[in-house]
Amino acid sequence: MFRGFSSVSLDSKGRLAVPSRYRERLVGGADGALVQTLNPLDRSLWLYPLPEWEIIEAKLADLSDFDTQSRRAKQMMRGYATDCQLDTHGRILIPAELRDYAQIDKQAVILGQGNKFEIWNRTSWQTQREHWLQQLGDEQGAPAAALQSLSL
Amino acid sequence: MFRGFSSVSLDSKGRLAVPSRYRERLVGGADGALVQTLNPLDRSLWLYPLPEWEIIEAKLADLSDFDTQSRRAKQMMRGYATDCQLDTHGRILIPAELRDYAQIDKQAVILGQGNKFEIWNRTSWQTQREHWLQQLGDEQGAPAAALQSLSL
DNA sequence: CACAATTACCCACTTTTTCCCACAATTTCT
DNA sequence: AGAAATTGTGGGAAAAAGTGGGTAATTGTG
Repeated sequence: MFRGFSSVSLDSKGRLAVPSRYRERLVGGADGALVQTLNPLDRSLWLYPLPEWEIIEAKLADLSDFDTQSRRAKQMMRGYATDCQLDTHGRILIPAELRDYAQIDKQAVILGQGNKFEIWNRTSWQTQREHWLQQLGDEQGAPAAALQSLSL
Repeated sequence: MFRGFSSVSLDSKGRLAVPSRYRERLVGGADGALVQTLNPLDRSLWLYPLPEWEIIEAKLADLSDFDTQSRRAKQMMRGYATDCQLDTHGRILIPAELRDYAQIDKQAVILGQGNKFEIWNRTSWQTQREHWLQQLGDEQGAPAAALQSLSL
């Protein structure tokens, strides 16, 4: 399970250095093979170790093509899924298409999220974070509903 | 399984270069033999390696002629199925009929979709994508349902 | 059978990607 | 604190891929 926060930057070619504390696990498990795709729920990217991605892909394959929403989910997630490899310095190249989608140019943030990483534009992340924290803080019961069942 | 996104362009003769990362698999499995047909669900094209197409063709043959939907899908897919071959530079020629159907002229997009590729007019695809993302953003449960069944 | 149109093959050029090396910054150890 | 190792950053050059078009062969048509 991946966890933790890192501030990272992309170079002019769109390369991002994966924080070194994760590298050993990434090369050990799948020889550095990774899959990036877009996160359809937020304007950010998801980065999976290849074996983790294959689990997702299997689930996608089972969705019906005749249901429009399922078809779109397949098209988007699979369609943007891009194989990549850690280079000799532990970097990955983020394709221009995905950078555009997540509006990532230079300053980014990478979050460990269980079976994957989430990559955000740094300022988008900061504003999102503030926004969510404020929502949770509001005493409306509704937004916090999902959290009520947990004892954190 | 094919995945991933590529921006491609057609030349004046209607040829499309299949992204090189797929080529080895295409020539290895079936010596570059492919079948294109129209996608009856969206205004786009499907491109199958010949062996994959043969599986689809068998399934189509089993569909009942008494169900209107099935009959139409069968007619469309089989009727427009066109054999093609990768040329020495990894390109395929898309027949004018199919280009018209999918409104592909110069700028296109090719998406890996499991057993096949999907080829779209680039702007149609972008519109489709934005539309879908917007639907997800609206907090209506319906569009997100397809994603809920997956734990991504 | 001849002509026109389409398709296949080949060659040349441009652009992009990949691989590799060098240096800067940071951290760790002595 | 200084030195060594690790990590982060940048960029150049070779290789690969993408693009375009000319010519020959094939197919279809009148």
